[in-house]
Amino acid sequence: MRIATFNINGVKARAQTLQSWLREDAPDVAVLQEIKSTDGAFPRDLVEDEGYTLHTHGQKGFNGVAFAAKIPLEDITRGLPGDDADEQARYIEATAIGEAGAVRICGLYLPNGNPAPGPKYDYKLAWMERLETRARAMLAEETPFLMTGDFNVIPQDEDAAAPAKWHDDALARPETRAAWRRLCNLGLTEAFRTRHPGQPGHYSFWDYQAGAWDRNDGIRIDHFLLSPWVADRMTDCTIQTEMRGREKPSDHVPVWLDLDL
DNA sequence: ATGGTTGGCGCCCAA
Repeated sequence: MRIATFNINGVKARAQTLQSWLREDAPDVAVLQEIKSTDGAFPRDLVEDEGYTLHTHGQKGFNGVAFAAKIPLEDITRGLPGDDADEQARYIEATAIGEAGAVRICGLYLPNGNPAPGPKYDYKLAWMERLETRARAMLAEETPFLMTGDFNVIPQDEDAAAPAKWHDDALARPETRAAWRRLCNLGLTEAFRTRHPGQPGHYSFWDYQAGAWDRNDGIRIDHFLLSPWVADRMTDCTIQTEMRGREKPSDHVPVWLDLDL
């Protein structure tokens, strides 16, 4: 089973990119963030014409997450538990059925949190606590699962080309990294860093501004966290860097997880 | 310290 996470930064602006990517790279499940579209306004044809089934959790203008899958997905749920007043569309879950078993896939667009400190940062930290609570629940019931998406977290300095300029940013502040470590320390495996230990220079996001891509001034913020059963079945995790150099790119690139499943 | 760019919306916000 090949799963890819991709923050597309607007489905209307990325329609052709998304369709040709599905056709050529053909993930079994594509986990999408920042569709920036309501469910009704999503151009479904571009996904369905490639043989994919689409499940969206959309919102007008901002946020929005989705699955596009060519294998069966069951029991889709929308929204992160823990705050009934939260109206932001940032979380979706589904169970993917593989040949050797099922895995619960949690697709997420974690809040950016800037400016920090402030109410947006408080929302980010509260959201991370809710995510930890959700992970604890699935571990307790021994549901094999993975969490993937745009975490808006730079886990360590080696995950940024210029780490110092991020130290006061919501993506790398000490409280953010502490919340990230609490999540990992439940017993989850961070797929990319486990497959590529100690290797700097691997990023998944480059700002549109100030020629960040041309200078390779990137950060690694799109991740996979795996429960133990899923981690045992990982065969690879890679970043599709070349996508950032194409015409009209997203500011993020896809990250791929290969499972023997 | 500032400004640089993109997307979606609607005369500015989020990233």
